[in-house]
Amino acid sequence: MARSAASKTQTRIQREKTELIMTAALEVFATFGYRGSTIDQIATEAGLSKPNLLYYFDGKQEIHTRLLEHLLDRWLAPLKSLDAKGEPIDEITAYVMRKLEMARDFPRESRLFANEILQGAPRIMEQISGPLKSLVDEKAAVIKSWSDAGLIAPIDPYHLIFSIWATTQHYADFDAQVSVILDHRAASRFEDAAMHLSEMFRRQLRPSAT
Amino acid sequence: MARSAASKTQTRIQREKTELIMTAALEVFATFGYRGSTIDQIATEAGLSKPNLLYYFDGKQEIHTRLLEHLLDRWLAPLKSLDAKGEPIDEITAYVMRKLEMARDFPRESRLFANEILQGAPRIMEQISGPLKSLVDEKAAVIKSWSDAGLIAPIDPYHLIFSIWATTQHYADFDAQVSVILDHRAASRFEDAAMHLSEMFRRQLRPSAT
Amino acid sequence: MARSAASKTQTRIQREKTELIMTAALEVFATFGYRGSTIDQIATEAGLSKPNLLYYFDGKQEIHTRLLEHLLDRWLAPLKSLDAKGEPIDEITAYVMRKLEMARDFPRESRLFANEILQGAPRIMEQISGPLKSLVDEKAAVIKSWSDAGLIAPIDPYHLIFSIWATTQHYADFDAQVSVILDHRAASRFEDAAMHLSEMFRRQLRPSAT
Amino acid sequence: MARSAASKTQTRIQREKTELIMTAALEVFATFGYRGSTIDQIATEAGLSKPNLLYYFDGKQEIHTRLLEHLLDRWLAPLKSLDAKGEPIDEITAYVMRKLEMARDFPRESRLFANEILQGAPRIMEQISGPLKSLVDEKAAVIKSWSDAGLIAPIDPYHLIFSIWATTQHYADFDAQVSVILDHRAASRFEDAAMHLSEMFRRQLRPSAT
DNA sequence: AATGAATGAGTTTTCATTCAT
DNA sequence: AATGAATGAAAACTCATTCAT
Repeated sequence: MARSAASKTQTRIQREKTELIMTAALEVFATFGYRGSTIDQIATEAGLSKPNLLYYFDGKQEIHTRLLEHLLDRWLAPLKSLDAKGEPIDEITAYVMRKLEMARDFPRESRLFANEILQGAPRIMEQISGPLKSLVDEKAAVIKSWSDAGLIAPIDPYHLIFSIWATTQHYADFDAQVSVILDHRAASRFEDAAMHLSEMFRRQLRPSAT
Repeated sequence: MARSAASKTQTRIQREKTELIMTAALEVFATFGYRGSTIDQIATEAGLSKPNLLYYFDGKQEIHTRLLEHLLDRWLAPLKSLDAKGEPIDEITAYVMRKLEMARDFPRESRLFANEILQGAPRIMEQISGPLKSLVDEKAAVIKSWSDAGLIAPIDPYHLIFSIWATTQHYADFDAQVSVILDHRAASRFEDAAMHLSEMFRRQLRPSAT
Repeated sequence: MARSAASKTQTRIQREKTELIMTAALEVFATFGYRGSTIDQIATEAGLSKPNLLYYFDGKQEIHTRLLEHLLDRWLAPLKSLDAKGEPIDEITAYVMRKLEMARDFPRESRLFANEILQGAPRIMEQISGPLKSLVDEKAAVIKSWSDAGLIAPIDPYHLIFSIWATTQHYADFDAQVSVILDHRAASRFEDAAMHLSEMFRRQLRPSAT
Repeated sequence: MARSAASKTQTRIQREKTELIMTAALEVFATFGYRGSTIDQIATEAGLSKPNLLYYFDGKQEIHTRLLEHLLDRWLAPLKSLDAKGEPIDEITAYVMRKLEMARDFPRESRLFANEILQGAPRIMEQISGPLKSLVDEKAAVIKSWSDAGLIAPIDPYHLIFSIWATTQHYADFDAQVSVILDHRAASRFEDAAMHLSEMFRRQLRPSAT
C-alpha cells in the first residue's frame, strides 16, 4: 500500500500522482466546496480512475485535510515576512501587495480557505487556533508597537489585519461578482485594486500631522 | 394542489409555513452550503416532515433560489440609501455602518450570499449582472461625481465599494476565524470594527489638505 | 424517520416489515456469516428494495445486532427452565431434549450464534459475559449441588453444559456434514439423536451403584 | 510463469513461500471466515505483497480450497488410527483424547473447518461426501461390530462419532464463549475437558452389568 | 395538509485481480 | 520473483423526490 502521506519513501510516480491529485482536488474543492465535490469529479479532473485515486489517498476527507495543511504555509508566508525592523508603512503596504498577489495568483487556494471558514472551519479549526493565531498575535504586537511609538496612526492591529485580509481576498473569493460588476474594466482589476488598496492603507496608517 | 409558493393566493397557514421553511433553510444553507445541506436537515430544523416541506416548495433548488431572491432586496437596501444629495463622507461612512450592522444582524444571509458567489454564483448570476450591477453602477457614478467635485479624495468608486463590502461582510462570513483570533476580545468585535472601519474610510475619503 | 428500534410507537406496517426483514436477515446471516452477507441479499430475500430496507434499519450492523439481541432470549430459555427443585436426571435430560428441539426447529438461530462465536464473538461478547454467563453460573451451581448431594454422579457442571450445547447444536450447525454422512438415515437424525443423547447423558449422570 | 502451486516441480523457495502463505491464510480464514477475509490481510500476515502472494496462488479461492484439502489429512488422522483390533473402550477413549488434543493444538484448523460446514460446506462438500464419509462408514462399522459383540454398550456409532466431534471441537470452535464462561478456570479447560469427556464416554460405552 | 413508505440515482469505499516493469 | 500501479465490479449507505393514503 502506497497509502497515506505517512510513507516517507515515495517513488517518482507517487509524487507525481499525489501532486496531480492535489491540484485537481484544489480546483474542484475550491469551486464546489467539500460536500459539493465528488471523488469522481476529482478523479476525472486528474485523469485517473476513482479507485486509482483512492490508491493514493485514503478518502475524500484525507485529500481535503492534506490540501488545507499544505495550504497553510503558503497562506501564512506573506504575513510572516512582515518585518518588525522595516519601515512600518512600507512593511504593511508591502504585505497588502503580497496578499493581493496571492489572491491573483492563487485564487483557488483562497476560495478553498474561504469555503472552509464560511462553514465554521470544521476541518481546520486547529490550524486556525494554533499556528495562524500565534502568527497573528505576534505580528499584531509588532504593529501595536509601531502604533504606540507613533510611527503609524493609532490603530487596532487585529482589525487592520482583518481589513487587509478581507479587501485582498475579496478579489479571489468574490471574483464572480467582481468581474461582472467591473465588466470591461475587469482585466485590470488587480492593478486597479493595488492602486486603490495601497492608497487606502497608506492614508489610514500615516500618522496625523499633529 | 396548492403546490409551489408561486401561487399568489396563499392562505395564512401557507404563508406561515413558507416563512418557517425559508428561515430554516437559510440557517442550514448558510452553514453547510447548497450541496452540503439536505432537505431532511431543513425539514427537521423547521419541525416539518420532508414530504410536507415539499408540499410547499417544489424542491431543494426552489427553496434556495427563492431564498436568494428574497435576500437581494435586503442586501441592496444599504447601498440604495446612499443619498447623492447628502454629505459625501457622512453618506459613505453611514453606508459602511449599515453594512456592518447587516453583518452583525444577518450573518446567515451574508454567508448564504458568500457561499453562492464563492462557487461562481451559478444560481444567482442573473441577479448580480442585473439589479445589483445596475445599482452599483448608479451609486458608483454618484461617488465619482463627489470625487470629481473634490468633495472626497480622488478614488476608484468601484474598488471603494468592494472594500466596503469586503471589510464589513468579513465579520459575518469569516466569523469562525475572527472569533478565534480575537478570543476574549471577540465580544466587542462589531463595536471595535465600527470604530476601525469608520476611521479607515474617513481617512481615505478626506480630501487632501493641498 | 421510522428509523431505529428506539421508536416505541410503531405502525402495523413497520412491525410487519421489521419482522420481515429480521426473518430474511436471519436466513442470510446464518448461511453466509456477517461479512459474507450483503444488504442486497437480505433485501431480495425480504422482497424489498435496498433503500426501503434501510428505511427500517440504520444499517447492516444494526440488523445483525438486533437479531442477536432478539436471539438471546430464545437461546437462554431452555436452560432457564432447568428446575432446581425437579428430579436431577430428568431435569437435565429434559434440558438436553429442549436444546435438541431448538436445533431442529431453529437451526438458523443456532448457526447465526455459532458464526458469531466462531469469529471471536466481536459483536456479542457483552451478552455472553453478561446474561449468558450469569445464567450458566446459576445453573451450574444447581447441578453442582445435585452432584454434591449424590443425586447425580460427580461431574464438572460447566463441562457438562458445554457437552450438552455441543452435542445438540451440532445437529443444527454441522447439518451439512451430518446429513451427508447419514445419507438415507438423515431423515430420522433428530429422533435418533434424541435416543442417543438421552441415553448418553443418563448414563453419565446416574450415580455409581456404590 | 511458475503460477499455481499445482506444478509439481517446486524450488525450495517456492515451497517455503507456499507454506508461509498457507499458514497466514489459515490464521486469517479461521478468524474471519472466507468472505470476511481479504487477500490483503493474508498478504500482510505473511509479510508479502499482494501481487506476490498471487504469484504463488491463482486467487483467494484457490488458497482456501488448498487449505481445506491440506486440512483433511490431519483432520481424519485421529479417526484413522482407531484400531479395530484394539480394546474397544480404550480405542474410542483414545480417539476422543486425540480429537481433544487437536482442538487444543490446532484450533484454527478446527475453526476453518467449522466455518465451512456452517455455511453449508460449499467449497468442501466433495471431500465430505467422499473420503470423510468413507472413513466414517468404515469406522462406524467397526464400532457397530463391537457393539453387536457386546464389547461395548449398544450404541448408534454415527451419533457416537458426532458426539465425539461435537464435544471435542467445541473447545476450539467456541473458545470465545468457553473462555469467558470459565473465566479463571479457563487455563485448565483442556485438562478438565479431558477428564470430563473420558469419563463421559467411558460410562456411555461400558456394557451394562446385565 | 400532512405523513409513513418507497425508490432511483448517486457517492464513498472496498477488494480480487491484472498490468507493467 | 517481486512489487508499484491500476481497475472493474460490487457493497454500504445517502438523498431528493414521489407515492399512497
